Amino acid sequence: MKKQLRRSNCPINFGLEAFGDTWSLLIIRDIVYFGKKTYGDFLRSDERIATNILANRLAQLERHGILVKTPHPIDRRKEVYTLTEKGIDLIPILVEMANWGAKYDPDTGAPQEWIALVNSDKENMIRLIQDTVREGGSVFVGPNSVIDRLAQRE
Amino acid sequence: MKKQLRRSNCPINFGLEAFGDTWSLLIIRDIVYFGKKTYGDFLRSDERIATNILANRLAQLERHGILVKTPHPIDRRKEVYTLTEKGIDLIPILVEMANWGAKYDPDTGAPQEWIALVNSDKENMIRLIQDTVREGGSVFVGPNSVIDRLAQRE
DNA sequence: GTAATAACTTGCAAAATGCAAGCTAAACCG
DNA sequence: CGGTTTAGCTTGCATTTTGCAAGTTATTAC
Repeated sequence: MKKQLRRSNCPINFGLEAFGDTWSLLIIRDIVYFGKKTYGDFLRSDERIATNILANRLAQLERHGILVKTPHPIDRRKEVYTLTEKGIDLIPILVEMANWGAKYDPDTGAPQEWIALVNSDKENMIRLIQDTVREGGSVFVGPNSVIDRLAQRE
Repeated sequence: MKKQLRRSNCPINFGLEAFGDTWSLLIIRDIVYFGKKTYGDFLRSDERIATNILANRLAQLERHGILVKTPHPIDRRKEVYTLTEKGIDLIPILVEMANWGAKYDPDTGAPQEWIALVNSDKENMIRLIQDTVREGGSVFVGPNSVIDRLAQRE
């Protein structure tokens, strides 16, 4: 294991040194948008991350204080990964990345109505997502998801 | 050269496949914040990117339609790299990453007054940065930089 | 009590990274 | 006008990281 020399004190570089690779943000995405929480959940994502890479990235994200690992309350085989405040503060980045991808990928799987909704009131929507994730929910999946909450409001 | 199989149609993954590494966004940062434009400019950045990696990333970003290379109008040894609209649309991501880094890096070099300014009126500030870059300017460096424009407004 | 499941680890081939050096064309300098 | 810089890459090679397949260990399910 290497990597501790800072390349610069640029804030963007700081982010890149913590999550600047092709896998880390997918793990965060899985938690935020789909309510995934365990090693097995992450493994089953569409992008098919390799087991060793996943273990490595989870450890790295934990070292950076972006997520924490806690034993599952009832199934002692499982570990539950959750975002710290530092991790929850990555949500604005995810939202902007999703925006960009949805705009420029002609074959995007992003629901355009969701993208439009977020952009119609970005600041509040981001806050809502953050609050939801902080309480253990996610954007699309599970009870108390962001989409459920929004439906409830009518 | 490899890489053309899409891992998924997730919009976040789409972004990661285009610029998900430790170097690509630093090049975009150099253009947006510091008005850098040439291979030599990028090489001289604090993070000391290797020459072959830089050439590789510039080609990749060009292939993805994020930037374009044009011959320098007077010095024919130089090539000028500029952002396309697709590249300019990465600015919100950069801004959020800078925010995150400035918040969590105890040794950050980010000017806190700039960060505060952006966050005090994010939508308009992002638009101002985008307009400035579209016209060939940058946030901090050169005539007509964003900070100059803001100073002028008083 | 046996079979699954969950979370990893290990070994190894293939690809990407990071130096240092080289190469070509255009500009600069006396 | 000729030698020296400068600019933008490319190449070779050692090191590191990735990715795949196959374990390993501790629970839990049947």
